Amino acid sequence: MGTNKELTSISKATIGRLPAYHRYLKEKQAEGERTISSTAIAEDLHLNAVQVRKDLALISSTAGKPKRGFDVDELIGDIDRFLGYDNVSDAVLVGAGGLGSALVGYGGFKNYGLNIVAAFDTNPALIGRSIKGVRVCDARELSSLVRRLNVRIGIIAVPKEAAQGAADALVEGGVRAIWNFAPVHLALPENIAVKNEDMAASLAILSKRLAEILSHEK
Amino acid sequence: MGTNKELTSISKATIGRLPAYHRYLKEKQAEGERTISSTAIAEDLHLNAVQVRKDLALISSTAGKPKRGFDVDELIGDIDRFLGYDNVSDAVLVGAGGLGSALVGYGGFKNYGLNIVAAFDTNPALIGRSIKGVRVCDARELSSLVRRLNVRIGIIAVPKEAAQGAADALVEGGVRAIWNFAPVHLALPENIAVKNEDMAASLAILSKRLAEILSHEK
DNA sequence: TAGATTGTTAATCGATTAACAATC
DNA sequence: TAGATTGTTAATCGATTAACAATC
Repeated sequence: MGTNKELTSISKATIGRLPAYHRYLKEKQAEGERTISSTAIAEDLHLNAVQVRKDLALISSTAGKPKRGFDVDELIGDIDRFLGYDNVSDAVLVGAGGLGSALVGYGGFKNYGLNIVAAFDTNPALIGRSIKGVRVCDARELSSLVRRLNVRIGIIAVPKEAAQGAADALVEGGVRAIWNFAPVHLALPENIAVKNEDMAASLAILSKRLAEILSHEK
Repeated sequence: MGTNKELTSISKATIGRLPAYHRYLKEKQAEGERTISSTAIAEDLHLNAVQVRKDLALISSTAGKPKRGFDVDELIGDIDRFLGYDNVSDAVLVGAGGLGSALVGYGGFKNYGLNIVAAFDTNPALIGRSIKGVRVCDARELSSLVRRLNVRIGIIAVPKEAAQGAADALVEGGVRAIWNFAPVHLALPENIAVKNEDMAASLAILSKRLAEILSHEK
């Protein structure tokens, strides 16, 4: 059951769209819908219907039915399983300042398969405190604690000057994936997954689009 | 000078890389480097050298010189101008809670051409306060104030339930670009630029990469 | 000069979209 | 049945990479 499908590498683009499908389906589910068509999803999410069908085909355990579409509950379950939303992994947060605590508060990341088990900071005023139920520990204990807890994912939310050091400490502790919110390119070993959350890049794309829109009109 | 080049549509992918080049060049500048080669940039940033050259060709006012490379100062100036870092635009923030105040504190967005002139919230405890020098106003005044200040960019950092309402109010006030941090797909008129900061999408991509890495090793 | 580095043209790769037969 | 909707094959589009001649 789907074992092989999950090994086939599914494109980054598709994976990036799955959470949006998931949210959308959850909404529909809450509204009491039992089935949904790819055309409806495409229209509401401003995507191409063929693209939606192809994406869903890659992760769904049951094919859609002509005339009816896809089973909402089943599709949600499929995405849950594919993205590991049913199977929470532990993570640590480095940097318990503004951004860090916003992140902890924000997401309800647990719904997205991520459980933040500890935070770290160098600021003595923060160490020992809790933010949203997460204990803030001394950054000097980072590597050893990460190793002891066997954590594989680290989130970096420190000022840019401290980001490389944080990354190094995470790697030393055995972390294999880093979600980096600091505006720096981290130098890391080959076999570590990194995802940079580059706000400046997003902003650049947005403002160029804005400029285009403004130029098109009168 | 470069007028036409800027109208030629430059790919989103390229625009997204420019801030990284900019940061890198600023670092090199601080280290006293006068020139830089595309090969060096590519190596440090883990990109392809041809890609770097093509990206730079699109925005640079002077071509690189064989054997020497590009002039660091000039390149920085070119990116500044291209991305509008030299020409700050006003923006408003909707939602002055955890994420909102982290965003204001975070970026030093002014360096990225963005000046947050006001924040809005519905929470009476926040209204009237200032976060990092930005005044928090009553959300009911959003549309009128945005219109009065002639602001074109809105940042949404409210809980997902409130996001569509915030977007509507921004549009009503005349905003033309929305940077959305709420995990919802916003329904908006055609001619409004939107950039969704979808944390769940980033996380999905990161965890899939992690899964791949872990599976590759014994 | 020799070699590092450039810019450009062509090839490749990957992702999106169009066309269409199959089916509930 | 007719029509909405599916999945798949082929065409298109866009972005990345390779190959290479030009040049300081």
